[in-house]
Amino acid sequence: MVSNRLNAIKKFFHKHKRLPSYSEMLKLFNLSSKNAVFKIVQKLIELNFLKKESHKLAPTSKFFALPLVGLVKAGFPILAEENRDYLTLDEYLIGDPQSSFLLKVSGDSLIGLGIFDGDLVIIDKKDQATSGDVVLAQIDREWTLKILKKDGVKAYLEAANPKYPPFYPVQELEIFGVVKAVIRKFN
Amino acid sequence: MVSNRLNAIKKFFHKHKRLPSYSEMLKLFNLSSKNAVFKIVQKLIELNFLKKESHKLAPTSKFFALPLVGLVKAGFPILAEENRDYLTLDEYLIGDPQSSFLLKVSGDSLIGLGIFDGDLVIIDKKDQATSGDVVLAQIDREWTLKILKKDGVKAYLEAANPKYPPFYPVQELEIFGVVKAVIRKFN
DNA sequence: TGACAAAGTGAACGAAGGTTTACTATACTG
DNA sequence: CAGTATAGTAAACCTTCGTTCACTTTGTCA
Repeated sequence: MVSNRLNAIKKFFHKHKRLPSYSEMLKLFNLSSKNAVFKIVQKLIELNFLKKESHKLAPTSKFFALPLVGLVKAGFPILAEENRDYLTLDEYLIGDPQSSFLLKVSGDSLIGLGIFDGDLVIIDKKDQATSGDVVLAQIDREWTLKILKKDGVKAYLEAANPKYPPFYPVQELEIFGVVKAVIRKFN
Repeated sequence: MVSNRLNAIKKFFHKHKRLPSYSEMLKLFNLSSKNAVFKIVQKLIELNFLKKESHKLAPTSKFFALPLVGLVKAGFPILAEENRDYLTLDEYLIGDPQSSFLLKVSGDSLIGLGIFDGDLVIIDKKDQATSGDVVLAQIDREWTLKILKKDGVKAYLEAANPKYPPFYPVQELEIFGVVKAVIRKFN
């Protein structure tokens, strides 16, 4: 079975953060000829789990991706191997790694958007945003995470919690980044 | 500057899903001696961005990680280079890639937990769960995503939305997986 | 059962890999 | 400005890499 071999490679990658060489796959697969490995790799390339550029092996996106399914009441769609979508979290969530960072949310001012205390938020560093964006901003020298609203020329911040009133900047409102995604881990 | 070199390597990795070889780094850095590359790599290993095992180069977790900051009202903590935490999303979110998959949530039955329609949920495949877990389950042959409750011996499902009553299984309740995390992307 | 494809063995090969050594140019520092 | 660390050049080295070839074993199915 070729998928066992793929899993072994995935495990190796998970542990070492790189693909095994052919010699290492020999041990991994309990084989004794590099040619056997060569043929297996060839097959994995055909299946689009691996790729090669000028004799250098690399994983594809499919290699990392998790199956993505939708919930239909009738049947459990993951059972059907075909028609599956695949998604890599890092690729899905992070546009430019250079300008992204994570922020741990504190407070309940955004519960209306499903952003709770302790959640992790992915922020894209930039100083421009459009009305409705959740922004990391400095309002009158205080840092906060709120919804940006532009009312004509005036910009102000709003919570997603009826407990809090809108925040109008007395002096300045500087935007530092825009929230791209929320992540909450259970347990 | 060594961080420029690191960024070039990161870009290369992003594009090719593997590290460049020394010869490729030559072009990447516009150098003409492999020894120069050798020394740069040595430095990146000391800084713990790369590592080597039996002459094979590999990235470390730090290589992939995003800076993680907390929000303190006084100052903006990301400005301080030290005391930073780093986090890799894939590692953080996914325990065992083999038994994980993604599910697109439909419906509003879990809004109380901040799980909205259209959110992505990471599910760990297993048939056991403890009371309070959000589970993907089949109740009387219908698939659903709900909170598992164990009342003594009896198990039933509960929504996180006052609109819905608890669901007591008439015949059977089979657990398929447990929700490990929620992801919501904006825009 | 016999034929044929699939999977594996073993050895040989050139190319490319990372490493080392010795030397030069550039930049910093007291 | 002399002295010294830092960054880069150039060439040679052996190891390991991925590939190929010819052959054998195993499995499948008509």
